[in-house]
Amino acid sequence: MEAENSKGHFIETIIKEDVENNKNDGQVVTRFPPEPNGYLHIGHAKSICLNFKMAQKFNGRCNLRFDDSNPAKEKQVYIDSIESAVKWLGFEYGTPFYASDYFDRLYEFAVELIQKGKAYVCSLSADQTREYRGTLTEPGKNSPYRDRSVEENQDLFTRMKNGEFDEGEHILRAKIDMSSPNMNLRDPILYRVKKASHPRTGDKWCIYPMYDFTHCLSDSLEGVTHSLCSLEFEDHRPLYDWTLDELDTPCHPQQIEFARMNINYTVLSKRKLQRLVEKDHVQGWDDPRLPTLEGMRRRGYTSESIKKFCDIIGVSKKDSRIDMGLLESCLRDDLNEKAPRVMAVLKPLKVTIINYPDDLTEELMAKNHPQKEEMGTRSITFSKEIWVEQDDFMEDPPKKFFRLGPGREVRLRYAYLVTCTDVIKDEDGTVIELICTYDPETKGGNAPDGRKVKGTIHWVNANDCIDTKVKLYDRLFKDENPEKDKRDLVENLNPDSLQLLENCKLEKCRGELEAEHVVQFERLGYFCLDAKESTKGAPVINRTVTLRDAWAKLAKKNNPPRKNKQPKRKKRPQQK
RNA sequence: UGGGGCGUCGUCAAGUGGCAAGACACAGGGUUUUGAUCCCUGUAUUCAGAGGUUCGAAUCCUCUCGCCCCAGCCA
Repeated sequence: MEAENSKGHFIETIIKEDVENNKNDGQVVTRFPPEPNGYLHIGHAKSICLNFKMAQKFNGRCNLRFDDSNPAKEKQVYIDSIESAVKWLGFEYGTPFYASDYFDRLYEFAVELIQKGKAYVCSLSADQTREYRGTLTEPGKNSPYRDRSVEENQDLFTRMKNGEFDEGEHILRAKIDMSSPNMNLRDPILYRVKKASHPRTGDKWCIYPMYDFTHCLSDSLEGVTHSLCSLEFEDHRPLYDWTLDELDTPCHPQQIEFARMNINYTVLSKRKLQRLVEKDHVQGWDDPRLPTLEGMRRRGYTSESIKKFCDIIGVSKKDSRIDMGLLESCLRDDLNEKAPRVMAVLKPLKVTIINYPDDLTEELMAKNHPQKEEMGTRSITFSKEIWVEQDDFMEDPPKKFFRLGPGREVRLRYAYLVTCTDVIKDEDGTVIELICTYDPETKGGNAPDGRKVKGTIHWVNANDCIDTKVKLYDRLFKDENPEKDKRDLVENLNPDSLQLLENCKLEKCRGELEAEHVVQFERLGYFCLDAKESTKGAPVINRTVTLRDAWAKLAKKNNPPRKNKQPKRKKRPQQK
């Protein structure tokens, strides 16, 4: 599946044309400009990949620049987290840039605007400013302070900088057009007084520039050629251009907008994610159910699979809601290649092989990857008592069930063919143990007489295994679009998004379990250690993603979740 | 009802006047000691709708409809 978008999306087309026409001397410079006010999620990964890949493709560079012009919301922890996420994705950015590094220059630009009569200090209150701005359908009114002299503006702005005024007393605004149909052009605010300590500049400043003023100038100062951002900034482009046109700047980058990513059954907005975290609906920003990069990493997502996903979904201006299945498909694709196979039983059912010698333990050879010889083999032990998966036994199996049932023979992977001869139940009628016989002639799993056995199931040696807890994850929300209507997000939460299994049995593996080292539990899925919850001797394992499961699909088709019709089975079959 | 954007398969997405790519999903089949992987095969007479221009339209023109964004001293 090496489906690199060879044709290229519309942004690539624009950049390519610019390079061919020798615009910007054929140079390409992009930037990824996060505000350090939260953690990155997969939506940011799309922007990161886009910006870095465009730079790579055209032999340019991409800056990581923190858009840190609002000290009220920004923190060093976010800066650290963002840096680590970008590195994890595998992109090189050298030393990060900060909008705050340009505060002095930005101040000079503001003065330049004042001198040219293009900016003024406005002393309306916040409420008044809003009233004067008008509405979507009515034009705004000029501020009574709009015609202050250059000298007065200069004096006031200097005093704003010197901390002589309180927050809200004065703001610096661009003088554009209060009747513009574009709200962004109705004398937008350039600077406000904010007596907050900044994570990087400390208390040096008590006025801070607004996004529209900061962003375009930062781009220009860095020699950015293509400033890629999301669709909601389309309306800001005229202001981006106005600012750069009015000021004497190094260059005039081209802003190009693309659609943000949405994925079904999850949310991709910092605000909403924050709410889930703060209200304890999930266990922190790195909860493996979250689409945050930290959460996904902890869950076992590889950076390669995320990059692949971003590559496959493309870039356009259309609102989209991408199927979570596509993300998972990219993950499985990558993990299938790299994950060593191992056996583990999640919901154990004891099996006693009645004709197997009591004290014998045999060593059997198992492949670490069925298609990749180079990944080698390992030795696993086998004895009279083993664990198998509860789901691999049915007392009254339906037609196409190839697994264990009374009188049925299956292959224990890499071991022997066994036949179920007895079923032991407790007083409630729950099956608690299976008695089987094995065929000693079938060591390794092949029958010398050529008889074919359709089913192969996994198992774990009962007296030589590791007890673990395993966390299974499902989609965070019940609804495909949790943001639909104004309904409360929380009502939409899937109560079964996390399932903790306490009594899992893992094959005693040679390699130690490690965070971010994903292995495949055969027939179950991909799993990795949850370093955050594991303690010495008490591992906790995350299920990264399940395997594709044709049987589950078939079973569901033949026995669809009951509507109103009453089911006529005595017991609920226990498949997933 | 001001302004800005967007409508191509269930979901993404190519396509820019000359036979509607590809991926995921789905359906069928083959291989298989993972019901995994892998491999075949099928799946849009039609591009939001209606008119028009043209030998020829998803592509050009007109109108209509639907969806998203904008009234933070957030980014």
